[in-house]
Amino acid sequence: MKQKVMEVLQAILAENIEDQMIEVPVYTRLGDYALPCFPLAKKMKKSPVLIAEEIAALIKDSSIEKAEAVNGYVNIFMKRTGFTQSIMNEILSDSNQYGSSNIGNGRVITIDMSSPNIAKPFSMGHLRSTVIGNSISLLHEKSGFQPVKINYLGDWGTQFGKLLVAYRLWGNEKQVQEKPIESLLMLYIRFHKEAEQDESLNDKGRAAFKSLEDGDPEALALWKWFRTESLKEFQKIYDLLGVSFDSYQGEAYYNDKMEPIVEELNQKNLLMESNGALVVDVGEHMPPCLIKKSDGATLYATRDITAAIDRFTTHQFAKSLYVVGNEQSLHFAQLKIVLNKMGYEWADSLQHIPFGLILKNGKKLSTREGKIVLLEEVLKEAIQLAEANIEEKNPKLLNKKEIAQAVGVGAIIFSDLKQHRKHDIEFDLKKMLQTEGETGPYLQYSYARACSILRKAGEVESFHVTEVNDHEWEVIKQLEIFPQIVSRATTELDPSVVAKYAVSLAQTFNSYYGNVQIVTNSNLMEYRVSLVHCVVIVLGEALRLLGIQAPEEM
RNA sequence: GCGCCCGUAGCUCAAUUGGAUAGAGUACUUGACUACGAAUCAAGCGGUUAGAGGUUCGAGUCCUCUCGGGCGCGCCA
Repeated sequence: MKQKVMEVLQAILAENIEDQMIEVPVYTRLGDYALPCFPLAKKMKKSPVLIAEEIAALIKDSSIEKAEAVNGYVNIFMKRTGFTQSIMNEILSDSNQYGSSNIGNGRVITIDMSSPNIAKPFSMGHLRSTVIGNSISLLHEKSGFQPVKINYLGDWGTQFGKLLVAYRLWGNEKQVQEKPIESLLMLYIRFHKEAEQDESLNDKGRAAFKSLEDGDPEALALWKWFRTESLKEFQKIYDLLGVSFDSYQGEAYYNDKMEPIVEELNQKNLLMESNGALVVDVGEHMPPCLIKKSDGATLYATRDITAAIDRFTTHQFAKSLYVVGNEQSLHFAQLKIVLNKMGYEWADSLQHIPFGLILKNGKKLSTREGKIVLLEEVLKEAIQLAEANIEEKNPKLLNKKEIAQAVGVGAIIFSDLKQHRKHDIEFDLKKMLQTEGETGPYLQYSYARACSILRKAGEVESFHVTEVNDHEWEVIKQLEIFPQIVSRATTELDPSVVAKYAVSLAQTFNSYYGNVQIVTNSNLMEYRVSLVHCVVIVLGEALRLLGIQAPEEM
């Protein structure tokens, strides 16, 4: 539709009309599209008001109802019936392929996401990485890319040395067997508390990790046990969230692959000794990147460099995304520089997708200090609340449990995805559990209500658009921009674009629903029911792209 | 101290990337279930966009400074 407007204006102005030059007016009564004439004023040496009047007078096209000049804007009103008919035809025939494209052309895009730490509970921060990464993956898939979701488990590093020390000092086999994550977490917290008094504990932790890295069988056995138990717990959460991975290759996977990379760094003359450690200089503006500690053990960066090279070798990715919190920006900047210095041109296709932290009372949550919010608890509570709501509002519903889960989990996922990716979020359980207003359940409810109409109305053979009222027109305009929304969310790597869109689509639909009788005796019924069908398709697809289920009843 | 991010209605957030009268949700007040699901709809209340200067036809958005907050800054990940 916008394309059409651009063509018409192009013919009149004999000038290239770019997409950005045309906008949608703030108020719908001002028209469907607008051309601000201020930028043209200089070139044409006339006042914008005059230019607007001249252009408006020249607009005559079978697809345009009228054009008005107001305060230097040309406001354009489209002829509704024709566009409505063709947009609806397109959506109904494309169905869930509406908005899909093949921009990606099968190119691989790896997404480093979720990446929880073994032996620690799944935190709210990891939730962000998981749901943002999942949505970005779905968006890329819709645009023809081939996403590879990698769960880069935090299953290696000095923390495990510390945990080994703590387990040997205060651990209890039974406790770990019964409540693995909880008891390991207690050990971890206790370690950090006691290390404040006794500095030597930290050294012991480092030594224990070194022995783990060197293959000490007893340490290795303990580590394996911790890992297996933790993964079982994580899997429960991934099942609830409906997220799966193509790879679980965590940090430990690279344990025996780092030495050749360190050697490569050495051969390329990038390694320097600094206070007994091996580092790569990454320029004046940043601290050096640590490759090996003074005791010879490896670090986070060592593993990430190795992992990046390994991922490129196996996937030949066009892009490699890291969905990791804001606070690690420096690390990824260093990672890119080091890979660049090593001569890997593809280093430029690495991209850190930072997201805001989850704060409590304005402060970062820290596992070490035991300040942590457990995702599992939050999900449980959300599902219970959904159950209670169903019991109250729709007690006859079949598979209540299943749907309560979809609704409860949907609320949590949506409350996360609706916010701009980079913003910090103040943790507020009450807000996350909301079911009214701009929430997941609101979207699901809108969807279910639309589905309900389709059930009642039965199959519609065909429809012919004869008139389009204001409410319908608003819905149509929303439906029409969906493909642009998908492409914007994909290029900006920001699911919140889709989330906000879903809300405004649901709002315009609900307003339509509340003001217009859809199932009627009149000859408008086929058309109106078909419009609802279009809403079901697009809203359902938007929810799917967010990783949220859309039950037909709730 | 240095670097990055942020400051919009009581609260949580938008604002088509520099465009018209800064919009939603929530909370509060009011109206609507014998039309299709009231987890809804309709309406009211709520603003010096932290502050000061600058750039220009035009600034919440760009630049500078001040104030306030967050995160990061070598042997954690």
